[in-house]
Amino acid sequence: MTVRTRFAPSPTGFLHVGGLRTALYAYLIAKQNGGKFALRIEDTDQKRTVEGGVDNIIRSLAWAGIVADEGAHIDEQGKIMQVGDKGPYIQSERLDIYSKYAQELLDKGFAYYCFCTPERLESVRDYQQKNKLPTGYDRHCRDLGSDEVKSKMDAGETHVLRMKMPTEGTTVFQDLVHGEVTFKNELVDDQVILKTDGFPTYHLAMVVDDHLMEFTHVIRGEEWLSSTPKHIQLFKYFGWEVPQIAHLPLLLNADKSKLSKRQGDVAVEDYAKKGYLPEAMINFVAFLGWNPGTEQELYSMEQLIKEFKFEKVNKSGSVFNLEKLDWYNQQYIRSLSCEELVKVSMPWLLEAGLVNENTDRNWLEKALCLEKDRITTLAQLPEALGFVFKLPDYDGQILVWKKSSLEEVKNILPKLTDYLNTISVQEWNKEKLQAMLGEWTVQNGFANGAVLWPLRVSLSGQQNSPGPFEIAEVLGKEETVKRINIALGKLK
RNA sequence: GGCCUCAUCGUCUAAUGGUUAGGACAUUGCCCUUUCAAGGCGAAAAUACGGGUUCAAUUCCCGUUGGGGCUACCA
Repeated sequence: MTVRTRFAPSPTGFLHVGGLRTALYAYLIAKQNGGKFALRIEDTDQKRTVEGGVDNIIRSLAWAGIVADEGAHIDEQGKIMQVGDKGPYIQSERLDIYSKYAQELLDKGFAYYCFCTPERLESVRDYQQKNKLPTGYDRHCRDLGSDEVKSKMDAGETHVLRMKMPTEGTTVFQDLVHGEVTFKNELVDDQVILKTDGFPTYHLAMVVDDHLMEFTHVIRGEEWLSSTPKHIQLFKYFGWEVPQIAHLPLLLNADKSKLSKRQGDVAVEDYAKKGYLPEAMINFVAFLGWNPGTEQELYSMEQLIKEFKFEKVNKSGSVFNLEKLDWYNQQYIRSLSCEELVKVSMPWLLEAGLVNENTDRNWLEKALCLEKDRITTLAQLPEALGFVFKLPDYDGQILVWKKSSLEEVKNILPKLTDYLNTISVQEWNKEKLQAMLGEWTVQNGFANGAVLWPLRVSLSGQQNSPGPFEIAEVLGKEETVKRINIALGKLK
């Protein structure tokens, strides 16, 4: 049987990093088995559906390198479309399907109409809580006579449809992550499956869709563990095979509560905007709750597809630790070629107005590589690199090396300028400069730092910066000499 | 409150009966070095607690404590 997995988010805002991990694991399982991965949109709650939500989910997944084989897609025109032959994959377009299956449950006696008002439900809950009883629907309408139901229906009373949970026995299932989990049926609520507005609740829609769309694995967050017995019961009522189920441990805030927006960014797009590379994000998120058991930290998508196993997924929640993400991002930035770095950082450079279409590509590659080992996110690039484009104003005092003196700088810099002027433009590259200047420094009996520190500071205008030779190469001979003269001016 | 669930360094985790409890991030020391990074070599840092089972428990069982999730006509 072909493995079929799905990611089934609600378009209630933005793709959450926890959702990204869930989608990733489902994707990995599908891909490593040569199966299909689908994106289903669960928009059965009209009130919570946000415009642009679907768009954001698809784009965020695509940014991370996860593209569904089936389900919601974005076409070249930027319009949302659907691909695959098991659709529609958007639940609000499947309403007639759900009502048909709801009717089937009703006919089989596995569901019943409930006319209880929200007020009554609330007072029942209040009573239960005050008396420390298990909370839940008291099954008030479960045994209503058919005449009673008919008269209420005729009277136009608003109603919902509830599933009948067995009142005895247990529901047991094998979770791919947690192993065997058992629930007492009597404690499981008679869940509403069709709301007053005729829309199904998640519970009905999920079971119907997962069966009809032939998914072999249900991979979702642990917040669904408690409602799983309802889903299993529904599968049984329909006479359908229950798919494999995996509940992934939750992603946590630093204080170990469920990851929330209050304590930092949780939207995938936030990280994209900040200049995290998708490869870093995927690697990081994959390792939150899963580990290959080796000491290798860096895994590409291909390697993840190969190595991922549910047996190695942890049971406990993991703190979403940004410092580790930073490290991953640094690693991936460092592994980029200068050419690739230019490519991926272009949006930030353009936004900062540092480059335009006329900027020399080769030069830009060299310039960017100045900072490759020094940044943790691409968004830091414009600021880190600003000095290359425009010499910042600085205090002349910083030109003096700690082991040197103002007099020495005043002595060295003019001589250095004279020497640099003798170097041809053809030889103006960092290797040659380093060799030639090194020799010159020795010959003149200067300390390395006495020459290199003021040279570097004059070129960067900063106490901390990349090395002088590489900056000099990027700046070119003319600009280099010009900046040294500016430094000289600051010493008077 | 009820139900479910989880528990190894600060964080992410490895080790399932016998290890000096390993790695990574972060912290920190040293080296390299004109500075900052990067890199190299070190250091400190954990089996929540209490009972069992066993020759031997991080590992198996029970309990305690603590955390988390669910407890909606939201997903």
